[in-house]
Amino acid sequence: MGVRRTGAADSRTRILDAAEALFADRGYEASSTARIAGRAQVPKGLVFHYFPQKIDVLVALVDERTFVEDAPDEPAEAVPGDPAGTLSRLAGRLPLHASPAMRRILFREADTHRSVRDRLGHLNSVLFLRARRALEIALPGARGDQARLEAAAATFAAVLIYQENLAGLTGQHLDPDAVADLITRALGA
Amino acid sequence: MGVRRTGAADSRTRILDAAEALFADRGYEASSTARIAGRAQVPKGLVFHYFPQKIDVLVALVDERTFVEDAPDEPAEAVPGDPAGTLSRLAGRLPLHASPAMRRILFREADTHRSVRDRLGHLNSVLFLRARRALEIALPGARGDQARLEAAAATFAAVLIYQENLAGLTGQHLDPDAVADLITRALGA
Amino acid sequence: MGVRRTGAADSRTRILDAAEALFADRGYEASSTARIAGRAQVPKGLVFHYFPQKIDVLVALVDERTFVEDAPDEPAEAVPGDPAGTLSRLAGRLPLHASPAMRRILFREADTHRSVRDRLGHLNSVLFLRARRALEIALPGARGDQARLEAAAATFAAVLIYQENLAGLTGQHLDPDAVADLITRALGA
Amino acid sequence: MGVRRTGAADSRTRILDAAEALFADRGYEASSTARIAGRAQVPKGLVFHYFPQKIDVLVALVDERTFVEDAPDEPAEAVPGDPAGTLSRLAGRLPLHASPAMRRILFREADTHRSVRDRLGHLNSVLFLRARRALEIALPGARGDQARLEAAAATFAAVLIYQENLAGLTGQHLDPDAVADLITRALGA
DNA sequence: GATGAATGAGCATTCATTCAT
DNA sequence: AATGAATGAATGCTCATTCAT
Repeated sequence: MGVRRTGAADSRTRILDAAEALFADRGYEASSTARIAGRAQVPKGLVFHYFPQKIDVLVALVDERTFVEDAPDEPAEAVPGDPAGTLSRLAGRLPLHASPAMRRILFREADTHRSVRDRLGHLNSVLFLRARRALEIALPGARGDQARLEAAAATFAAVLIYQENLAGLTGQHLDPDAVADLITRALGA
Repeated sequence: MGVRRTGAADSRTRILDAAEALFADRGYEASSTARIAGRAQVPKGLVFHYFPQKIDVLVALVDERTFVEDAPDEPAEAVPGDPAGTLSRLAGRLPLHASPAMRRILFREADTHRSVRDRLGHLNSVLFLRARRALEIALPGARGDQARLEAAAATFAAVLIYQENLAGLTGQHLDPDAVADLITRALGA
Repeated sequence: MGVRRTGAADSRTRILDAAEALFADRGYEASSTARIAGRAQVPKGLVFHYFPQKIDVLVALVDERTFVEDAPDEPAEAVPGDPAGTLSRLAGRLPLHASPAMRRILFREADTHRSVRDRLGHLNSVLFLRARRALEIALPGARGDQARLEAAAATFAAVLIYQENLAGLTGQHLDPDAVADLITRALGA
Repeated sequence: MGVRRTGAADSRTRILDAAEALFADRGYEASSTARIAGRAQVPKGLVFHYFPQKIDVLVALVDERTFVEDAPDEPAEAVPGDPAGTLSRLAGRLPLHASPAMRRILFREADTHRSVRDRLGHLNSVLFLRARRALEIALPGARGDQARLEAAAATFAAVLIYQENLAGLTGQHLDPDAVADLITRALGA
């Protein structure tokens, strides 16, 4: 309510910080509310003062700590005649604002918690629409049919979304720029 | 392991069946051993007779119910001069033998359980190697450089691995044949 | 205690209203102070401003919302020569002023909270004394011995006290007038 | 499953014993499962092994430790021409088999727990039917109308049921024999 | 191999109560 | 008088695991 001292976040913030770290590290189910409270250095009861149910902590994290930018009509990265650069810039500036920890949570909990899955689905659709629009602008000649362009956009969106997860799980590093190059060639002159 | 009565799977099998369904449905952490035993219609103690620790059930599932074929030197699907068909056939005959439930488990538990992650990593590397080898055979002229071919193989492997997950999570359906077409064009004549 | 706005009961009253409803519905133990505050639409802390301990809410309800009239020497309902009418009028004008909810509370909490039990005991003794005195007046000839008259008074008092409880618990409806008739005959000419 | 040592009741019995004492003493809500386990000298978890929910302990107590005899067509206590003795014998041989503790529980928890209320309601109806039948036999001349006989039976049943409760709550002792005498006179010669 | 009682740590959640503002 | 964050003990219940039979 008033000025906040530097370094002394309020209790609610500390709870969310702790939960974010723990959920990312070991998963939602394996992170007890007692442990969250302990890491946040607040009494156990306070967690439930702010979040009546444990799931509300996860929901709050997704709501407050992930943000998906809407797809604009004219994506800034789109440059006519430069599809490779366009995709590369899109990769460099993902319309998802979330810490690495939140990104792990988004993937790990998506298939059991609807609110998380919804956020991830939204991200995918925004990414897909943006990639498609950017490609349309970058390739004014509309070379290739629309279906091909959609497949290209969907593939690129999927690569952007899963690349981090893939690297973490399998060690395989998939370079978005290399994929951008492939897609440009596939659609290209 | 001995004669088996028709229609009545033995206890160990029933336990694994139950665990497979539950782990896929709600995750490993959220599936209690008591619930596994209940669904398997065996007494609680019997689960621990076969699997001394709960984690051993998951390990057994991954060991016994997922199988990744080794990448052969000459993949059957590879046909010189037909890269699109080659990739399409690879997509149709994934070297992963596992039920849909086991595939969900593979993804869901990968980032917290090493044995699962290892299996998934192995699948990725097999897929990658196989796609690369198949493309080498399909494109004898070695058009394009090696790096591009590797990116293509890695992209295609990633698409095959994540496509099901992506559809389940976001509703986005990514057609492997369309991606095969893109890649063919990217590498192609 | 000061001027009161029309239609907007003050906080203390609202707290007692809420507690009365909840205690009657689910019992004292099962009604949390938080729930009382919620139903009363007051902040949790305010309950403890007015009632330092939870039990004080119950005590205040019993003190302020139940009232047992003292037994007069000449009960208004007593008419010489008309014992049946006398008892019937006594039944119709119970010397207990309390809402149905408060009556439930009186019974439900009597055996664990002394203050409630005392109030109920007082009610019983007032009823007994009044019924006895009324019968003495109604039956001037002092027919039957004193012991019989006391048993009659005690029985009638018990019937009046428990009749509502009995109906709620067992569905059995015991008509006080019918009991008055029985007693009149038992004592009577 | 085998012979039971004297004085060493099995765990389930000890849990029920402890719960019976605690519920009677302080009520169901105020008796925690931990306290029940402590008094029974069993680990907390074992309570839930036998009774999945706390309420199941109460239900088991009511099921297993109260028994209401069915009303026979020819109640043993009924003797033609001796209504007072008939009622007196009925009072002396209540068709309810339950410890004093169980009787307190029956009353205290009846208005919040259906299974308890049902048992109490059943007891009342059995008592009423039995008293009515016994009076019909005891008073062969059918003196007085049927309505009066029903009121007498209902009153006597209520007195039997509430007498103990009344004594505990108010200190008022209502002698069933005295009530039997009143009723006999009311119906009588 | 099969069984189910036993165990106690741990879980999410609720609670009455306090207190600074 | 009013407020809601804070507190930590306690609650009902679940858990993986053990073990005697």
